[in-house]
Amino acid sequence: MTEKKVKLQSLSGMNDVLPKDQPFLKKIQKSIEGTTSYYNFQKIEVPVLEYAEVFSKAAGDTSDIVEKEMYSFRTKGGDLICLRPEFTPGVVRSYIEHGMHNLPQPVKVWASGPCFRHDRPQKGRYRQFFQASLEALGDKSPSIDGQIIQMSYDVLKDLGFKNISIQVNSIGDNECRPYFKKILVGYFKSKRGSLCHDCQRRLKENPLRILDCKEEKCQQVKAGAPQTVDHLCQLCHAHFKQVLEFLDELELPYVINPYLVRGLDYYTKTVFEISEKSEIGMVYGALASGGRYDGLVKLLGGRDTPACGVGIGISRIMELMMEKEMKTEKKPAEGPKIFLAQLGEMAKRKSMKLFEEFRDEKIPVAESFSKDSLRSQLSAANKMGVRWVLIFGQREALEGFITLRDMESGAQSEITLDKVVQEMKNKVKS
RNA sequence: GCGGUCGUAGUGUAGUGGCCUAGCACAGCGCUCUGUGGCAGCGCUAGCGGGAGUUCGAAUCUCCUCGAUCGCCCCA
Repeated sequence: MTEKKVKLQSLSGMNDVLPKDQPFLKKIQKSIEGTTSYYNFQKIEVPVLEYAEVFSKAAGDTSDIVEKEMYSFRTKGGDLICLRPEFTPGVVRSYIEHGMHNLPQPVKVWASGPCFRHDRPQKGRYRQFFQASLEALGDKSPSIDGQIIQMSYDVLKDLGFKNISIQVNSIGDNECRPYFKKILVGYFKSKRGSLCHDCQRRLKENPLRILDCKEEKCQQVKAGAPQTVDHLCQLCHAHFKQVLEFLDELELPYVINPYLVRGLDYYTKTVFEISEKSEIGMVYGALASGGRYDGLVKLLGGRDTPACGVGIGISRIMELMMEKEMKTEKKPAEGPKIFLAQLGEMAKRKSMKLFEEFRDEKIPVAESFSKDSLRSQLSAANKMGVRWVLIFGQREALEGFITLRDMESGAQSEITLDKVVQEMKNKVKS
């Protein structure tokens, strides 16, 4: 029989986060946890799976999103369900389902975990990726917009990013946006011939998107285009002005980007994107982006509830940190400083017991019980960068002591067995 | 979903139709050295992404497929 060797591989666009990369992930999570806890955002867990409707309703039928880019499939029972492509609609669903409008408003929550999009994978765009999402529901005040931008900025600053750029814009609401769209479409129609092929199509499907087309010829056309900020209704205008005043007060390095828009309809008023510029001024993809979604709660069947949030792209941040070789926790601080080496059956049994005694004292100790030769154990200890090796063999076991080897100097000494834990405790401290 | 480029042990690579039973380096494991690490020597493990085809002969050419990457669409 010939055995067919099937090579297993991960699904397209799905990555492992290997042990060596965990410190990055951990650092990012810690930063987010610290920030959210300081600002009193509470953790919420929402399911990875939801009815597809939760997301498709939110996204609307404006784009390819539903049919092309959601990870959706049918259950055995025939329900159309979907792996979450982002957190916001799930959080909103939860807010509605649990009657959180009865809680003191605003409800400030944050969630974190894997999300899924059925895109063609690209750098910084994978089918499974980690995101954190901060949401403030039931708050119409511009101060919350400012606070959320501040928090996003804080997280990135904590992580060591130095050239953070914040772009903000306001895209109005149901009052003024339809009106603005008309003006915009009117303008672009008059210049139709100068638009790229895609934008001629966008003119019908999603005219706001023409504003961030990268084509040279569209750039020129849009330079003369009407800007959202000039066509906001009174309320939106006042709101945006106040948001900017907060940002000024907070001394955040923001710029207004009149071309910044969102693809989905539920967004209202403030939108922002935060990215990191490289030394040569190149901008990496957005590391965090968000804005107001005053219409979403109602859209999903709840009361009319203003809300604002941000999605923080953990995977992207991680990738960039690794690319820039940014610092994580110092390595030596992580690993144990003591290695327990054993020789012979009896000593091995006893050293497993000793290992537990160290554990009781919460002193980290490395071991390699599966190796027998002292040589390979010392070699292992060396690779781990451990300073102290406790050698426990036949001789030691019989006479009730243990040999301590200082890997830096090579000096060895003997410690009686009942004093080992205490003595090592002192060594590790110093 | 569309287009370009790419795919050799864990990693980095050599190899451009027969000198390939696929070479090298690093890593891993082991031995020299059954109670002493870092050095050295020796050895072992492990690979042409997968499948079809062309050919006397394929890592090398063709097609399909899977994956990666870059760009487009879309972007929550």
